[in-house]
Amino acid sequence: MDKYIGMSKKDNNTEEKIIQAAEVVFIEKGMAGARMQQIADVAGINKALLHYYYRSKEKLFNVIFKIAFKAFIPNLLEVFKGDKDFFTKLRYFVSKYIDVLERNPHLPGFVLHEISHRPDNLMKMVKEMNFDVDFIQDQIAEEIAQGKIKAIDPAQLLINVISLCIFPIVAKPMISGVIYKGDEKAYKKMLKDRKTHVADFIINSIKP
Amino acid sequence: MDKYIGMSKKDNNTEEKIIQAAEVVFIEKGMAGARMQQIADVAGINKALLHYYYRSKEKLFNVIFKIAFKAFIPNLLEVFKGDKDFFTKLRYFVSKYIDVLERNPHLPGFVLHEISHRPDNLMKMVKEMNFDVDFIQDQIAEEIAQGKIKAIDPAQLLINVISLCIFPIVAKPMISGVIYKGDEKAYKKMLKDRKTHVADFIINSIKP
DNA sequence: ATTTAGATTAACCATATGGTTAAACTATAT
DNA sequence: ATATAGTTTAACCATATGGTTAATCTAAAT
Repeated sequence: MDKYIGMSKKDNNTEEKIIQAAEVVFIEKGMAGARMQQIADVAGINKALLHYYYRSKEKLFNVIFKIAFKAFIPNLLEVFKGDKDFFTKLRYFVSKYIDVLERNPHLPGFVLHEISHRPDNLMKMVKEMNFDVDFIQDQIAEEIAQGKIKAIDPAQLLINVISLCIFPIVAKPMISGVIYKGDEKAYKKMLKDRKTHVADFIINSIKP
Repeated sequence: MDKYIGMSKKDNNTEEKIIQAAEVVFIEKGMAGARMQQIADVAGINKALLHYYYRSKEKLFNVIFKIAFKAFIPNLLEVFKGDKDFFTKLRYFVSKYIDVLERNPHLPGFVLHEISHRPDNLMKMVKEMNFDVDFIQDQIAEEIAQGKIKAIDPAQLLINVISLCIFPIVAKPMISGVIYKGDEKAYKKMLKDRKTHVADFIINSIKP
């Protein structure tokens, strides 16, 4: 096991442990509901050590938020830059994105909740990571121009796609409780089916 | 101005003021982020008076949550019990529901966040108010049987409808920021258009 | 072996926060 | 006028919470 200079003591991945613990706690409880003590407990360290690495709760939160936000708008969108058929890319995206969210069910709720709570602060952060979804809208416009899909506002279509992917995850307890009367299995099956259903539903709507 | 027996002092609608203040604060900040002091301030009363009417933060929260939840799943769903054409009812529902949410933009985020934070406690509460969306799914199944709409899992269709209505509200800062680059006007226009767009999009997808 | 510099902890600190209490207030009934 | 019963408040209280400090520990460098 090689060590770097200036590295000491038994545990050389404390930062990593803190990040992982903070991810779990923040994403589940949100900024307001999270407790530094609990993060320390989950990380298996002293509370003061949190402040040694990340000076304040807010600083630590910002680190976690960035990580969460990147996972929330994944590289997956890049598939639309490929030269495959648009419907094929759509099917791929929907399936993979629901897959990602299914494995991080608290992620979208966390990001949406926090971003709507401190829009200014967080939108600034978002802008720093400069995301771009314009190229997708351009591509939709191009598809329409070529008569490959019906006329539709590209922004609306984009919003529809992400709504149909994300909402069923954000509203899991709601859907699971009200529609499926608490039957978790039924909810899970619905999500699985959804990986193809959503793309079918969209394509049905926009094919010429 | 008539008074009831056992009613006293200048202000006879303190409870009302508390509820309104609590609604504003809880729905904007969530249970964890809300402060009893702020609720008292917004209501223009002493903090102790909150505890006089509602013994604890949790009790007060439960009252507000019920109100919020009822507004979140509005009577609007009743329109599907009418004998109008299914597509007509769908158009009406989508338009009116987006309208309601537009005027209470923090409502869906609040309900979803809290319900996913304490699923057991809150689902119990939800069950007490026993909601029923089965009749809508039955109706969808019936429409399919009559060949009036394409074959589709009724639950999936129902989830699609509410996803397309609610998500754009929950994700307002997200959409406004990332898709519309902070242009509030553009976001508002999108929402307005959406009142017809969503129904069109759905009907396009499911018409035979 | 000693020094050094970063890592870790126990013990604190100041403040925020939910909640309580006892006194004061107000309108109504007598 | 006085009593009564609900209403309202200022002053507290106990605890939780984010954050700090000073001492201790550890591994590497000398």
